[in-house]
Amino acid sequence: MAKGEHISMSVVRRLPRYYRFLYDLKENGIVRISSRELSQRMGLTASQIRQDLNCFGGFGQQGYGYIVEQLYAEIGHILGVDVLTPAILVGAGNMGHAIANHMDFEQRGLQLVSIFDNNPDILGKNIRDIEVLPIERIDEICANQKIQATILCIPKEAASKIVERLINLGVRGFWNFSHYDISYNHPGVLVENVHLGDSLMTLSYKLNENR
Amino acid sequence: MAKGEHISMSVVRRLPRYYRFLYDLKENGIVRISSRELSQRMGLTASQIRQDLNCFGGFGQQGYGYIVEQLYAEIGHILGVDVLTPAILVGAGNMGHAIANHMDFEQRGLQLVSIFDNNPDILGKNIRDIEVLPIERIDEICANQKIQATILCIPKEAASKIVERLINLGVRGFWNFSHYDISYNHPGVLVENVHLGDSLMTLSYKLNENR
DNA sequence: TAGATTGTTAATCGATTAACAATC
DNA sequence: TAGATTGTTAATCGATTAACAATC
Repeated sequence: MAKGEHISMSVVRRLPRYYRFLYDLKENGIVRISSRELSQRMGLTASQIRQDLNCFGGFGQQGYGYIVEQLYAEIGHILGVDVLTPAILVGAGNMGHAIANHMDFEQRGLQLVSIFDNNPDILGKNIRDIEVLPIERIDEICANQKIQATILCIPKEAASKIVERLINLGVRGFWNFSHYDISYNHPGVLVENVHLGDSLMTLSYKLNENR
Repeated sequence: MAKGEHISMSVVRRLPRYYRFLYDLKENGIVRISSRELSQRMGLTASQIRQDLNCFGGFGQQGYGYIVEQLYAEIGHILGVDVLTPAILVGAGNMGHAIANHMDFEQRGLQLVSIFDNNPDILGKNIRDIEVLPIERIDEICANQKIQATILCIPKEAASKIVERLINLGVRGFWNFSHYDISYNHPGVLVENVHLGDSLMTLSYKLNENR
């Protein structure tokens, strides 16, 4: 596929995995790698790796392979880790709290600016040096900080209204942990769904498959 | 595809979503639904729905459609929600703690039997009425409770050893939140990966795609 | 230069969509 | 019965793999 054409999601979803493997190689002091060796380490075909990378450009050198450090940087760039998108997290319950604490947003292209919740037990407390604010202050913060992305960790019922409000405030993308169907109800909005329940049931299927 | 043949993961991964939509329909008192109407609600083709379902059997009635309640039960059965697999959670840090608290395991085919961690701050405390035990007791519990699945929420470095130990103790499947590559290092073991970092970077890609 | 490995085109495979006969 | 909608086969589309010429 020539550079510049539409990139399929199948390809994009493999990029973070390449990125992880290249990071490890880099950490282990490995300077160059061929598509063949990378394919063996990752459990896929060399052909696929070359196809994937050539969607974005010719990063390799014929007869030599790819320079690990350079390819790592290129993929990071493609994924957009070097441009921080201002983001907020809405819903600091079990999940939201853990996500806020656990994820390294800055290394992955997002900057977590504010956290919102309405539960008085956590309101005003700090999570990772970010104060938990009441939801009513969302409009003010979104406007002032030019928020473009939201990590959504609220129950399904509450999601519809908040999503609409956020889109009107300029939010273009959601990391969606709720079970609300954003992409269906708001076509055009960028959504990355994390359906943990679905994932768990898929494991359940696999466990029961050959019984 | 005839019943009994191999089912592709593309199909399996759609099942939990069908299950969710059918649950909602059921809750809203809708008794019957055609593939066409379901396809419109879900944003896919009627053909695909019929193909997917017919991998497992003819659940519909020609000229009528599908009975919501019955189809819901069938898909639940296929996913294995009615057989609880005994499972443990290893690593009750940020993520592990939230997962243990947040997920409804019993509705999704797993029974969370024990939680393990080595951090003295949480050892002995209860999460959802389950006491957090030290990792050294893993062998004993796995053997006694016939543990078959593990929710893995530990750092990459610690994963290798624990996974090997658990496999030797009879664990067949992992819900893997760590960045350790189980399926590669232990072929044949059932793994469902939740790579939140990868997911977040995919959102980052989408946010930067058209810029 | 010769050997190695990429970038890229062609072939294959699998998944989705369309079409329609079967049947409730 | 006529109308509707499934189950299933055939056609299309897209993604993966194989092959090889280009080139470092």
